[in-house]
Amino acid sequence: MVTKQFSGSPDEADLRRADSLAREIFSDIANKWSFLIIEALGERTLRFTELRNEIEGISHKMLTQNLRMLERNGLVERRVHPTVPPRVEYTLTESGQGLRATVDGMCDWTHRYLSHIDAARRRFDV
Amino acid sequence: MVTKQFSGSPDEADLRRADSLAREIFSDIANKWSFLIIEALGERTLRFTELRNEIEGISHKMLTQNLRMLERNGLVERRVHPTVPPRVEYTLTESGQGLRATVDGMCDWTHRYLSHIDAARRRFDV
DNA sequence: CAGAATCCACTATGATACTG
DNA sequence: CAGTATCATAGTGGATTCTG
Repeated sequence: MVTKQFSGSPDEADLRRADSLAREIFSDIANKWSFLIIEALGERTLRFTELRNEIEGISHKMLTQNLRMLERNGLVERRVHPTVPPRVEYTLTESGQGLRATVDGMCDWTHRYLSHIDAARRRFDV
Repeated sequence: MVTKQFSGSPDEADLRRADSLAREIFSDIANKWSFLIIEALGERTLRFTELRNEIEGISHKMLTQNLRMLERNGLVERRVHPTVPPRVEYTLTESGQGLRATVDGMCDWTHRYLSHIDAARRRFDV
């Protein structure tokens, strides 16, 4: 469990708070779009529309929502250039970069086990 | 992007198929419950009810659904003992173990940046 | 005990239109 | 261009009941 590492120690109340926060973060971030956004950003800075083009299938709305959420959690920095038309750039922060390692890991895993998974599916889908 | 590593190579059709499969897998597995199940299983074998107790807040239905999905993708092995009452055990397969490394990474990340994220949230939630 | 099936509330998502 | 708002709807997920 995500939260296990916090159990059974001195300050019960604090730890419960940390627990539920960890869980909340986990719920927020462990989703498809977040991961794809983090992957897409990588080490680059991208504008809203560039990001939208980069991530196949994401809707305007989902991109906005997930970017807000990532910004709120401090994984993404949003820089607004007060020009007309507006120019908004998104970049991964340090913590965002930290998570990127994990997401990269998952991408590698996906490609490593692709045929393996494909076979498992065929077996399952009688 | 998850799929980028497959683009621009010889056999277009095959690669597109691999692409969409990778994307499908990503969508299936990059979700909160999958991750929590993989974490909970770790190196242990657990029964349905044990798993349910282990993962706080998961409903009977979600656990069943996600276990089926993980089984279908070959990450989890389901062993049924033909007894009364039935005894069903779940274990991570090799590929499941492979993904566990990633999930562990995310757990570590969560705990490492916990206070960082908490601060970012406070700043954001004016 | 494990799980399938049902019902139902609620949420997520896409499409569309509007604003600075 | 980026973002907000609104609406319709498909889908999620919980509670409950039933079965082998």
